Amino acid sequence: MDKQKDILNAALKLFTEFGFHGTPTSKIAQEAGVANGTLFHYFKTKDELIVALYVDIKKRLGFCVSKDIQAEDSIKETARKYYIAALHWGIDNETEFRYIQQFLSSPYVSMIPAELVEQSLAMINMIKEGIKQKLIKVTPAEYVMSIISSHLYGVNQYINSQKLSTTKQKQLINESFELVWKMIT
Amino acid sequence: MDKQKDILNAALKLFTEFGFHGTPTSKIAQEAGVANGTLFHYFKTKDELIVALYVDIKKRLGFCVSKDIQAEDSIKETARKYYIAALHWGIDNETEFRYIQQFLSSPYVSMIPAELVEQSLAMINMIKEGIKQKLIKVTPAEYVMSIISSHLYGVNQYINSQKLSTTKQKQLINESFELVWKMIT
DNA sequence: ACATTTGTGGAGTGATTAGTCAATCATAAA
DNA sequence: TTTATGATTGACTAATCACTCCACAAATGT
Repeated sequence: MDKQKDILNAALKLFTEFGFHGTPTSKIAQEAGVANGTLFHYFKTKDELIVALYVDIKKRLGFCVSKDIQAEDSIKETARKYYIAALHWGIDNETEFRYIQQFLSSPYVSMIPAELVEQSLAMINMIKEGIKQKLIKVTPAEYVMSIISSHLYGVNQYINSQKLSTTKQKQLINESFELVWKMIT
Repeated sequence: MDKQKDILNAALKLFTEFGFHGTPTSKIAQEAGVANGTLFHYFKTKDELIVALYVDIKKRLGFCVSKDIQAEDSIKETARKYYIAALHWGIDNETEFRYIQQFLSSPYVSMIPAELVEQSLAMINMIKEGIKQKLIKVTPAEYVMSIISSHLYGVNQYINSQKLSTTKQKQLINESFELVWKMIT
C-alpha cells in the first residue's frame, strides 16, 4: 500500500528496460497503479525520482554488505565478507545492479548527494589498514578499490549472463575472491 | 568539411555531457554547424545516430588495438599488446570511452549490429589458445575475457579520475598488465 | 550543354511530455 | 460535528521534440 515504493519499483523496472529517455513519467505512474499527479507529489521532478531511486538501491546494498561485518574480523575476512555479500546481492538483485551501472554511466552521476559518498569510506579505510599492515602490496588504496569494484562488476556480469547452477555460482564466487586477493597481496 | 563526421563529433560531445535524453537532435545539428534536416539526411533516426556513433567508436578502437599485433608474437606478448593499446586508447579518448560505457549500459545495446560482435572473437580465441597451452589457469575463456575487460575498465577509470603524470601513467599501465596476467596464469 | 543524383537548409507539424492545478477523499484531532 | 491536513486524482497546458517536406545548390555523369 506504500505508493512511494510502488513508484520506485515501477521506475526501476521501466528505466532498466527502456532507459531514462524511453520511459515517460506517465508510464511509470501507470505501471505503479497511481495517478500522474501522485508521482509528482512524492518526487518533485523526474530527475529527482531518478536520483532517489539510485539512493534507495545504494542504501539497500550498503546495508546488505555491511551487516555481517564484525569488529574482530581480520582484514582478509572483512574483505571477503564485503566482496561475497556484494556479489550475492548483485545476483539476487539483477535489475537493481543493472540500474546502478546505468545510472553511474549517465550524466545523472553528478547529482549524487554528498551523504551517500561517505558509505564507501569504510571500505577504503579497510584497504588502507591492509596497506599499513603490509598485507596489501598494491597502492594507493583508491586504486585497489577501483580494481576490486570493477572485478566485482565483471564477475557479476559474467554470472548473470551465463545462467549457472547455484553450486557452480558458489564455487565461482569463492574462487573469484581468492583470485583478486592473490592479485593485490 | 565532412558533415557526417561533424555530426558524430557533436553527438559524442553532447550525449556524454547530457545523456541521450538530454540532447535533442536540434542541438546536435546546431553544435555540428549543420541544419536540422542535414542530420536526418545522414541518419534516418536519432536511434540510428546513437548506434552509428557506437559502431564508429568501436571500429576506431578495434583498429587501434589490433594494428601492432604480429603473428609470431607469443600469447603473453599478444595479450600485453591488446591490453596496453586499449588502455592508452582509453586515456587518449576519454569521451569516447565514456560513451562506450554509457551505451553499453543503456537499452540501446540490443541494437548492436551483428558485424561488430565478430571483432572480439580474436581476443577470445587468443585466450582459448592460452588455456589449451596450459598457460592460462582460469576457465572458461569467456570468464577470463570478462575479468580482463572489467579490469581494463577499472584501471582506465582510475587513471582518468586521478590526473596522473605521464610517467606515473606509463608505470601504472605496465604494472597493471602484470597484475592481471599473474592473476589468470 | 543538359540531366540526374546527391547534399543542404530551415521552416513547419503532429505527437508527446514533464509538470500544474483545482478538486476530491481519508483520517484524525479538536 | 467541525476543522485541518495531507494523500490522490486526472484533465489540462505550454513547451519540446523527432522527424518531414520541399526548395534550392552542388556535384557528377552523359
